[in-house]
Amino acid sequence: MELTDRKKRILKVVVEDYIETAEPVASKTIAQQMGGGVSSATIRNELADLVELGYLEQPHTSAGRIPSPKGYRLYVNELMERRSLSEQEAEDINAALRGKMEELDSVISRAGQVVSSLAGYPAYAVSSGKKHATLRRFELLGVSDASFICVMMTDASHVKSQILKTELPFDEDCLPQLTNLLNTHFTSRTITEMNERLRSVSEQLPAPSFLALSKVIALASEVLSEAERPDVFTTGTNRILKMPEFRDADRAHELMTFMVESKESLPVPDDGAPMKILIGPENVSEALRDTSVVVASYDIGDNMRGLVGVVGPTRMDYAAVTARLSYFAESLSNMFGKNQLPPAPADESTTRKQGEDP
Amino acid sequence: MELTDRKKRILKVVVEDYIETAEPVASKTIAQQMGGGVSSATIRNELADLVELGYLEQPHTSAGRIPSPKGYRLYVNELMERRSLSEQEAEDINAALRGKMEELDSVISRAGQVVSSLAGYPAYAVSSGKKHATLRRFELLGVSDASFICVMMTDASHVKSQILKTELPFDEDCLPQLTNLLNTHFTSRTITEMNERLRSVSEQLPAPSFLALSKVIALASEVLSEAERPDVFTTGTNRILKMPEFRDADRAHELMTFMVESKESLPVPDDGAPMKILIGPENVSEALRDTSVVVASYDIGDNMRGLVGVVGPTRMDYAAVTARLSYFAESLSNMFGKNQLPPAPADESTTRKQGEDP
DNA sequence: TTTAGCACTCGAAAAGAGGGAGTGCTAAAC
DNA sequence: GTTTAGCACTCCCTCTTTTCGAGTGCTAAA
Repeated sequence: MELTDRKKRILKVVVEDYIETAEPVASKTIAQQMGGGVSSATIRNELADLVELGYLEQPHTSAGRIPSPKGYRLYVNELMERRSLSEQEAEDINAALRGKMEELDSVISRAGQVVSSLAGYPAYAVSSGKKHATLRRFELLGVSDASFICVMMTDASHVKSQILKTELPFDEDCLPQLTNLLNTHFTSRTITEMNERLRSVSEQLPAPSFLALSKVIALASEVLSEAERPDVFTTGTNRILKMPEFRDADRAHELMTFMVESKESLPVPDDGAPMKILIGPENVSEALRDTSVVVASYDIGDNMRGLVGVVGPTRMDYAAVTARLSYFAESLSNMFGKNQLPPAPADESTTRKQGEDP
Repeated sequence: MELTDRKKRILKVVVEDYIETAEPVASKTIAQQMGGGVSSATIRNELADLVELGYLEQPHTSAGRIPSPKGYRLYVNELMERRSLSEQEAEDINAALRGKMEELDSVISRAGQVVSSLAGYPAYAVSSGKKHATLRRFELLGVSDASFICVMMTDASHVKSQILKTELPFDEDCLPQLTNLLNTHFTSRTITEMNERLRSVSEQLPAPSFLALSKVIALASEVLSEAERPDVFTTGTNRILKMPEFRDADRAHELMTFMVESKESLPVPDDGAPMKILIGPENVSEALRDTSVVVASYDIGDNMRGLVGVVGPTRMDYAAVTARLSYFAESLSNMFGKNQLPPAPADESTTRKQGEDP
């Protein structure tokens, strides 16, 4: 059954007032907010209906109403006014993005920080991890006769280099040879394939070269598994303590520990969707049952996606958070996905379409 | 004035009991703990003296006694029994150290994590930062005609590599030339010196080469300033909420925010000292006035030192924390300072001397 | 269908009432 | 002189009671 227009307007007022005050909303307050057209008694009748229908809840008989998860859902889907960012907000985001942003890891963790301070809630950031990462290029550079720098580039254009030491000193011309061998026979291979090849060449190489080679392959498999494993960063968990619903140390501790330690089970948006909102019990993780999560994904090039999410109380300011988050994700996508150039401090239009939800 | 032996024994009991229970300690409890030789009334007389002398405090008349900062100080300096680690504890530390530990950053942040879980308190870890870092070696590797990998090694044997793109395509043989130029004229130089040299060669190079070169120098100055800036990682801040003295959300928030945001002002040990203990008001930072900090430094080779510290309530278990922390710092020093080899899973002696204090 | 009126509910905060752990002091014992 | 038993006293904690008021639900009139 569709709600009447007036019921929706009342629901909207309740949600927005509760978002602001974190206190149950009284019928009188609603009547005022709605501009005096109706009396509080009328509102009370409507409120009773809304409770009946499951959109609102009443902490106890003589208290005002608070939105239920179902109420928030309706609000987010239909009632919420999709906000545009103020120039100030957009400028803040751009400023935050102008910082140094070359290294993938630092991009991702910074994204979390930015979003957290943008939203005023704790946030997390995930790099989706490349599916079947392989190496595109090797380079070995001698440092001494028993150590060398190994540089590798993954097919996600991620470069990793490290000094390797070996127990058996090697010849001077051994490294170019090895580099060549690596680039012809070990590129575009999975870890197992690389290990097979390593075994198959073991006979044909002098011991020092073979030792060096196996060190390289060991590092390679580490680099690849690292590239495949998504990284998760959490930030702003201290903000949890500023939410009235988490003034209780035990609850705060539970949520905080969950965010820091059980990073894997933080929500991600559905494939293809740019944004997802999960309200209270819609979260699968027990620890998030009393919170809402807004998560957006962005393009970081090379077919990879990054992810930033905000964790807040169910009464979080959805309009503001979604607006900022989607603008942020969009800016990041522009920065990384389309052109690979560093951030052009775009001073263009500050209004944007907002993200979606199921 | 020196305390009598009995006063010291009483003080020791008070401190240790309070560390354990976080409750004011009663004269009766003390009498029991001391083995029945004296009555509680005698203890009460002694307690009154100790309060007078400033070693103990009384939250209110008719409450037990708690140690004052001065009391803790005496305890730490004279009374505390320097603990040896149990085999289990030493084994736990070794196990934690066996993990992957090649990259400096990951060593440092892991050190913080390990220490935090070792102590049960939040912890921080700092890399001291090299004083006047310079670059020891450059290498440029072509990827396409407008992008190349730049590898550089600092004099702290830290390798950094990144893909650079340039707007002007360059010749094939340009990169080896540039590499050569860099290695002959730009190594062992400060940032300003490098920039001077850059200007002085600007005339003699074709535009594409010069553009590429300036990108390299720009990256170099970033790498160097990064190497000079100490990194600070904080972990385990969620443990703050488990301390009874920080059940109050506001206080917990204050401390947590301080640890996460004002990293610079976290205490460091005096030059040369392996360890430092700061009790309550001995901390300069206001936010740490009600906490104690135990901080140890360790050798990470190349004349650099790392730092790990633990932040806990003033009644923290100093004996346990200092024992673990100093064992940990010593193990790390062995691992990195003396030999540069990766962790040999040492199954040797599990007892060690403990660290020092002013 | 809306509204005014009013009794009723319930929680939060304030006030009150023991209870008890622990002290400080005094006077006796060692 | 030091130690100890004895005892009154203090002050916090917990539990209960009271009060207060915001807010509701219901009824009857507009």
